[in-house]
Amino acid sequence: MTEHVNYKEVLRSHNLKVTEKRLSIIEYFNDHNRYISPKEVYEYMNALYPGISYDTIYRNLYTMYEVNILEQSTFEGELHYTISCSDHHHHHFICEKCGLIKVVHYCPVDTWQNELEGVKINSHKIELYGLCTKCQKKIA
Amino acid sequence: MTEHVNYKEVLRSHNLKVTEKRLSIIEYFNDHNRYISPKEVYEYMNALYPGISYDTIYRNLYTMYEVNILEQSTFEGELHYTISCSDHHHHHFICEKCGLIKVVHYCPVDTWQNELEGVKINSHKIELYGLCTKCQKKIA
DNA sequence: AATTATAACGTAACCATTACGGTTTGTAAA
DNA sequence: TTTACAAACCGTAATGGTTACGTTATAATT
Repeated sequence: MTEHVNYKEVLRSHNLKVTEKRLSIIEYFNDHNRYISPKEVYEYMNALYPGISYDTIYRNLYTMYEVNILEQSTFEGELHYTISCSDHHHHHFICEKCGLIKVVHYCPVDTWQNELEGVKINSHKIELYGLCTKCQKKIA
Repeated sequence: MTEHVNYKEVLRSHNLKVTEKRLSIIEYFNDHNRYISPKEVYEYMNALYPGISYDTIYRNLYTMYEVNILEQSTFEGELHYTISCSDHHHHHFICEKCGLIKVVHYCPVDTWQNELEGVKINSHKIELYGLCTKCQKKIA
């Protein structure tokens, strides 16, 4: 879905340096279509670059969120990130069992704007939770 | 909107004791139609009952969330609570300036369920952010 | 009034996140 | 290719929201 994004160009275009570590983080997210915690990213990166600082992880995750390489979500009080597919407005279904993400396109923000006469909606947050096809079968 | 809820009965029906402190917390939420942080609740309560423990605040907020007296939401990594109006399915518009809450009733979860063939949606989280009528005027 | 289970207190621990001074490294210009 | 500099990174500690726990107090029940 996002294979053709030139992340090096995206970084450069925001005056961010292209570092091995950043590319490793991006690669990790690209291989995992789900929301991932900073801790899990740290563990992966610390295996590749022993002694890497938490600061590096947190800073890079946030930086890449700012330039739209990653998407951010809060789950049980913790920040989680996933690779961004930002060419169109969308929301996420998240499997509660395996974390798999599916994109949904329908978005009724206009309907809500009509319902809320007078106020001005600037942004919104929508997330759907449940079980993906595979995880439903596992339980049965 | 929630004036006629008998909170004492709700507490008793869940084998929770009716304490002055709990009633004070409920009263505070009833007077403020917006999401409030534990810290702000603590400051209010510490003025009424000097020396009150943070533990008491956090435990009571969560307990009252469990029995549906309060609703919970995460804002910038922090938990916030508001009084619950739980007699019907709804979502919230939240004013980014003053925190005012407005309820919206439209919810297209069926549409999303149709879009996501195979998966099973169990729950969802929807929040709208923007400016209420008053706050729009203040800026102009 | 006595009993018992729940609530609250005081305090410290926990854990995700952020901050900071010193060092290294990517990048672009000389 | 070397140099210069801003950015990135490291090591470590601080911050701040939240939770835990043993003891004491209090609401509800008998």
